[in-house]
Amino acid sequence: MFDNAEFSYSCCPISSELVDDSPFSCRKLNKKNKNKRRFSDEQIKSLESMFESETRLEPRKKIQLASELGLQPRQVAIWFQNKRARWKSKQLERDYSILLGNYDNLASRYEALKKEKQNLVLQKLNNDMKQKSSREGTDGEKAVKYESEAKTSVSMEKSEHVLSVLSDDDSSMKAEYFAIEEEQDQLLSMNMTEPADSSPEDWGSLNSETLFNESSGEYQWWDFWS
Amino acid sequence: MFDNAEFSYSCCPISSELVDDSPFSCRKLNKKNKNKRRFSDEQIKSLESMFESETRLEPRKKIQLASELGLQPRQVAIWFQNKRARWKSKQLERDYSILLGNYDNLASRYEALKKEKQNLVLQKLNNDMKQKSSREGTDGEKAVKYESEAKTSVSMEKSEHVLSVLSDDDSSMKAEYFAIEEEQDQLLSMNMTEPADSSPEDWGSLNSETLFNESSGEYQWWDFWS
DNA sequence: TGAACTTGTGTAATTACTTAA
DNA sequence: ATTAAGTAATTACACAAGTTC
Repeated sequence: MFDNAEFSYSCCPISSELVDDSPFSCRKLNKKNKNKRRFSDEQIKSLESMFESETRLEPRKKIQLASELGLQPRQVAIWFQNKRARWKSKQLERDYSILLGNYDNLASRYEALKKEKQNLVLQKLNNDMKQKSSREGTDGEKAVKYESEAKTSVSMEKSEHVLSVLSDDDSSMKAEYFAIEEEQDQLLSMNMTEPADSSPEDWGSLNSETLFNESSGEYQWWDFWS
Repeated sequence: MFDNAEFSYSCCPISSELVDDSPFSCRKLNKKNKNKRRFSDEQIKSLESMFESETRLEPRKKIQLASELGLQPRQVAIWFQNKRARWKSKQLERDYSILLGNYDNLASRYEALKKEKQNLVLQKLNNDMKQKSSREGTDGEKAVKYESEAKTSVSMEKSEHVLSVLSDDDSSMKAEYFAIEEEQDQLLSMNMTEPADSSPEDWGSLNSETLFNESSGEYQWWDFWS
């Protein structure tokens, strides 16, 4: 397709003389001199409003709009192409910030839920202990006190921390503790909740700061965003 | 998608003679004259490798690199500017896919954790029930059986579902259930876990499909990505 | 089969604005 | 305060791949 049409620019007075392409020739004149490139505000406005109704133009409208604005159909087409590209990257930014917000939201709920679960486990331990004690007729006051402050922020690697809550000088108690059935399953599942990934810290509490530390590679592995 | 295939055409002999090609005089130079635009593969390679070591050039290196490649310093500077811009948007895509992966990961762990917690609550109910029954000397076989299948996928609006698990024709049992202390707190906190947002479904199970349904507005509210 | 056209992607260069020495 | 650097947004093209007739 010949773009023969001679670019009769309405908007860019570039006299052929002194194209001067020298990098800094353009340094002149700021606001004044409604310069060369850049469509007029009115042209932009028309294009934008058209884009809003439909992001792609049928050849019909393209030609019509072009003549209305005193532009080449080619220019209108290119403007729409570029606009679509810009819009797409804007959209990505929007989606990113939304996703980040949802992530943070979910992360805090995750933490809260984890804490609740740990309290439940402690209550259960306490309860089982009481039961066992009372069943044996010994005094049940050695049961652990939980104060709803289970220190969930520290990750427990091997259920050692859970046991440490039962800080006690009576080693026989630990032995009895392990005799209580189902308790081990519970503690196990508690650790399984953290899928043993290689992360340095608790992934659940990640924020945008620490999220992309080691992922600054050169390219990603799957081309989402087809 | 993106077969970056790198347009392998080493064209553009860019003679230092001022690259006229001023935007609008460039009318012709059609297909022929493998146009000036586009740097040679070798030039690109040098620029890329330089960019890899440092994304911005000191004036020194800029001038030196320019003369090495037969380009104007201005062209090198512009290349780096454009490169940074491109790299930034690529980076955004990478970060997005990483964040999405982390989100999905967290979401599934959240679901698993929620299920575990619900099982804990049920076990606790069961246990308390047993205790109460045995304390009263009645038979403890009415205790609810939990099978680790708490149907966590359905969201429980008002703890009604939890109670429904205790399906039982003995209404007095429910009354007694409520008498057990701390249980209500537990159920309450269970509902609090879902922050009562206006989402149509459980936010925890969101995926990329449903994530951005109502957020296709025109602009975002805070310009992250300064 | 292919000529004409379109779209997505990448690239070069320009303009206007912002910022730091 | 000026000036030179950078950034963001534009304008324009080229090519590849896909579509239509």
